[in-house]
Amino acid sequence: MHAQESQSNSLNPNVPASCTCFSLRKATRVITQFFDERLQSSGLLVNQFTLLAALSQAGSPTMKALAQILVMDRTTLTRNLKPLQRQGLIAIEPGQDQRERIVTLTAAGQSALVQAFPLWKAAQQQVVERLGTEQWQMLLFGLANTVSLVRETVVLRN
Amino acid sequence: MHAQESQSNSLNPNVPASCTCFSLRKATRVITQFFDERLQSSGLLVNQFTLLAALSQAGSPTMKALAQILVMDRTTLTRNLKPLQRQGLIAIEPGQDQRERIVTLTAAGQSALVQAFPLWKAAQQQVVERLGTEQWQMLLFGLANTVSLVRETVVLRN
DNA sequence: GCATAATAGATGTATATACACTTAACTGCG
DNA sequence: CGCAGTTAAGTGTATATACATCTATTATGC
Repeated sequence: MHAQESQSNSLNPNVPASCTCFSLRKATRVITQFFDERLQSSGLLVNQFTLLAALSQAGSPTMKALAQILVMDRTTLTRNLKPLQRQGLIAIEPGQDQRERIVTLTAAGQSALVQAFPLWKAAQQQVVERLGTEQWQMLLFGLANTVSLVRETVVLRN
Repeated sequence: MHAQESQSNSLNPNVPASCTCFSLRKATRVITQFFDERLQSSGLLVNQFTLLAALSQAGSPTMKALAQILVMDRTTLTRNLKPLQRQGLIAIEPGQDQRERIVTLTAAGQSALVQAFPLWKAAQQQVVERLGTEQWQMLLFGLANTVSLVRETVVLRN
């Protein structure tokens, strides 16, 4: 028998341990639960909070522009905006070009955003502190690089 | 007017740019699309591929044990296994303890896994190469740390 | 001006995610 | 034994994600 210590009875290498995608999905599950819990009293989920924050910065973008800002599929954005629209936190109206839809933060949306902000900030600070500023910066850098490189490599629809 | 260059008309800091959760969700969206595209000819989505790979390593775990391995909510796992069960790639049977369900990879599942593996490996290698081994390792380290720290900090159900 | 192409967005469908709640089965204690 | 409490898993519901396709509107070429 040759030396084959690392040859398990299954696949080599260990997929769940080394897969970049699985690691990302797992971390996203955990951290989303964390932020959602911290934002609970605001009535917003973290994804919804981020949408409102992005809108606050972007002004009144079209669906397409907002999707590009968020690096999110147009159809995903349509569905993600539904709960916010239902709650009256955003408004969606036709633009000059009648094909376009202009998304705007309502007064209620602005208010919800302001209310949720300190909750988000506290959660964010806790994550940064626990990771350490340096490791946190490396993580964000790695994530941003991953997004850039993959987007250069393949043709995504958005 | 005082100097307030960094005071935009919206929130400070820039939430979408700095939010750990948003960065993770965004990177996960992009990389999931990348892996799904590369695995397309196998008929498996990357999440499904990872489930099969985890099963291959774990043997015949209960739902609960598998959920813990994957750091995935039990109910999410139940739903995620449905398509694989429908395709005959896994089997779910009651255990000794009739409350438990034992999940096993079928011959078809093993075959699908073996077929998809080189596709996964090529995609994974491309990501590692593009990021550079060192930065990739830092990323995976940061992700693993994030999972650990958040799980220590809050009580998640799984 | 009109037919065709291109573009913006919505909808159908399927998977992924998780909380609240329910159901079924086991454990322990009297 | 028998019941209370615990545990494993499934279901109801809602959000998140994205591909394929459809609809409506604008742009283009003749």
